[in-house]
Amino acid sequence: MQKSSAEIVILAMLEARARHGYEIAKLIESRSDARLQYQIASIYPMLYRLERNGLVRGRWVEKAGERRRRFYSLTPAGRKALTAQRSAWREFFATLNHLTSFGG
Amino acid sequence: MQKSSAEIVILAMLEARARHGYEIAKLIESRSDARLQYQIASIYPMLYRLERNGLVRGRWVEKAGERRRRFYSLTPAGRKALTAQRSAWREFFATLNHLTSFGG
DNA sequence: GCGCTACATATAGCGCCGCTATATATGGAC
DNA sequence: GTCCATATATAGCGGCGCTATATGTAGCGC
Repeated sequence: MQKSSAEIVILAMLEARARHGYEIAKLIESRSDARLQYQIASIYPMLYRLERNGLVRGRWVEKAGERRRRFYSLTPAGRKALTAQRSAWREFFATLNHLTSFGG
Repeated sequence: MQKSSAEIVILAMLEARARHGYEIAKLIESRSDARLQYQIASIYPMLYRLERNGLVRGRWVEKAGERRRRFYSLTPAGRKALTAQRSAWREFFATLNHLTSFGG
């Protein structure tokens, strides 16, 4: 069901500020009341792909007394992609609803 | 984008009456103004899977002067599945919209 | 008769994406 | 000192929709 939705969700989580992988996964779970759950092990490969495609930028952050964490932030291309994907999903939603009347 | 949507779309196309594979593909394309296009070669394996799972039932129909065609119709289980998938998609879109505000 | 297009079904092989399983390692609670 | 939550990483798997390819018929224009 949640196939192919990961990208827009991750980008949206990074819209407000930079976050690290584990935080993203927990945030998705809590904000969706656990209705959407991407396995944490799935998040990292997705972030690598997003970074490879230039949509996010990762930076290692090391603080004394803390584990190193990799914080990802949106690139300008990432913000454009987020906007584009929002309208793509909106159109897809409308089309699928037109075909199947799932909206009631 | 249209990942995993094929099942509900095909089931919805069969809600009104039985149809054959090629007809389903063309109907999806025309009703969605070509926004959704499942390759015709993708439709057949999906129908086999739906039949294997008991959601549709296929019957060969041969008429004089026509190629044989396999008409698929919804089984009772298929109708139940269609109802269930409608609410699953409704909830999924609500959740995704809550997370990403794609609806504007 | 010949070639073209639309119709109709079928299967092989590929690629992406999210999954499970597993590994490694640290900080805090008890 | 044991356990859990935190945090990142990789290997391997499976499902689904794709392209490519195959087979064959009906109808049209010339």
